[in-house]
Amino acid sequence: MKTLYPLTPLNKTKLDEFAACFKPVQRSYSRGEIIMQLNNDNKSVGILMSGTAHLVTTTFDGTRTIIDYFEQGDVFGRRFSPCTQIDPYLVVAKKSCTVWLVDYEKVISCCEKCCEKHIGLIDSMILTMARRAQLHVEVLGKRSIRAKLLSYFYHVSKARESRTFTLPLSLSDLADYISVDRSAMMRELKKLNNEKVIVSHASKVTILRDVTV
Amino acid sequence: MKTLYPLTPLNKTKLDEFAACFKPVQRSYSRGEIIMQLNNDNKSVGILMSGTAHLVTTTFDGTRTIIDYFEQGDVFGRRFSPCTQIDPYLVVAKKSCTVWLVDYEKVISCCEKCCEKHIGLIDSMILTMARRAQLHVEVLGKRSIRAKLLSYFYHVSKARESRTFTLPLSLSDLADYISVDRSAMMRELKKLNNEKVIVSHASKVTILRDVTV
DNA sequence: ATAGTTTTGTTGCATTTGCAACAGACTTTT
DNA sequence: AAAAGTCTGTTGCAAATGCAACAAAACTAT
Repeated sequence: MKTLYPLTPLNKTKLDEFAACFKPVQRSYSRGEIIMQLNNDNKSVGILMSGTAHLVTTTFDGTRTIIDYFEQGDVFGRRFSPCTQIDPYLVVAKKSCTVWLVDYEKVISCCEKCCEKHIGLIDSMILTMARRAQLHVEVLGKRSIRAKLLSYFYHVSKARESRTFTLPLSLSDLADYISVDRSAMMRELKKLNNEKVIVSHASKVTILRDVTV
Repeated sequence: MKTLYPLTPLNKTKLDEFAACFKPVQRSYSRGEIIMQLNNDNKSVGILMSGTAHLVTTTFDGTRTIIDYFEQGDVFGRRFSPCTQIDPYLVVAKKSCTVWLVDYEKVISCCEKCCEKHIGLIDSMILTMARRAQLHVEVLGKRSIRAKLLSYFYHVSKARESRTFTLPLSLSDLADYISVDRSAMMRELKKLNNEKVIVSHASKVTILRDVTV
C-alpha cells in the first residue's frame, strides 16, 4: 500500500524534481495577457513559476469576479477549476509571469510504479484546489462586508503566522474576490480602522484585536 | 499508464462493487443527528446510501451556513472539506440516513495494482468536491439575491435537464446555502414570479425566460 | 522627468438587504 | 385527532450596500 495523498505542499525543490519527469514547456506572459482559457477542451495544466496570475470570470454585465489568485508553485487548469461553460473563466497574468505547461493526461496518469513524483503533484493540486475553494466559500458565505473582510484577514494572518501581513491582492482586487462593491469595502475598512480593530494602509494590515462579527 | 481520474460519476452499482473491497461499516441516523464532525482528527469517509444530509457550519452568533448537501452516492469527509478549525463543520442528517463509513487511509491508498475500484472512488470524490465548491463559489459570488437565485436555478435546471425542477433544498435551507436573509430571498422570489421570469411554489420552480442579471 | 495608468480613498444618494415579527400551511409525532 | 414542530409567505422599518463620480497617490513605461 502506498499513500496517494500525503499532506505535503508543492515547493520549488519538488518542482525541479518533477521537471525531468514531466518535460514541461515554459512560457512567459506580460501583464494582462491571457495565460489559459479554462474551457472544457483545455487539456493543459499550468504551474506558475514566477509572477502572479488571477483566475477571473466576467459576467455579461461587466461584473468581474476573481475566483482565485496564483503565486509561485500554484497549479491551475480546467480539471481543477471545473467551469460551467456559462461565463468564461480566464487565467490572466497580473504581473509578468513564467509558467510551466504540462499535458493534463500526463500529470493525472498513474505510471507503472505510481511514482512519487506524480503522486506528489496530484496531491498538491487536489489539496490546493480544495483549500482554496473552501476558503473562498467561507469568506463569501459571510453576510456582511465587515465579516467577509475579517474572515479573509484572519485566514491570511493564520497562513502568514503573523498579525501583520500584506494581502496577496490589491484592495481593488480584494473587492472582486470577496464580491462586494469596492467603495463600500473601503468604507468598511475605514470603520475597522476607526474602531481600532485593525490598522491598515492599502494592502498592509495589522489585526489589533479579535472581534466577534 | 492508467488514467486515474476518468470523468465517471459514482452510482449505486459501482458502490456495490466497492463494498467487497472496502468493507464499510453501515450506520443509520435520524433527523438532526450529527453524522460526522469534520475536524482534523477525523479519519473517516462517509458515503450516503439513503436519505439526505447537510454540511453545516454555525458561527458564534448563530448564523448558520449550509456548505453542502448530500444525497445518495455522495461522499463526504474531512479530507474533502478541509475545515479551518475556526467554526465547527458538521454533517447533519436532514432526513433519516443510512451511511457507509470507511477508513480514510483505506480509501485514499493505492493498492499494489492501483485497482480500478479505488481509482473510481477517488475520482468521484475529487470530482464531486471540485464541482460542488465551484458551483457554490459561483452562486455566492453574485452580488445580489436575485442574481444568486437565478444562478443557482440555472445550475439545477441544467443538472436536471429541464426548465421545471424541484430544488434539492427547502427554501429555508436555500437561504442558508446562498447565504442571505430568508425573508429577503422570499421577497425576491415574489418579484421574479411577478415579472414572469420564473413560476415557483415552494421549492418547485419553472424558469420561464432567460434573463440577464 | 513625465505622461499615462492603476490604485486608493472619499462622499451623497438611491436601492437593496437584513431584522423582527407574525400568520397560515404543511408534516410528523404522540 | 391533537399537538408540536417546521416551512412558506408577508410586511414595516432600520441599516447596510451598491452606484456614480471625483481627487489624490502610487506605480509603469517611455
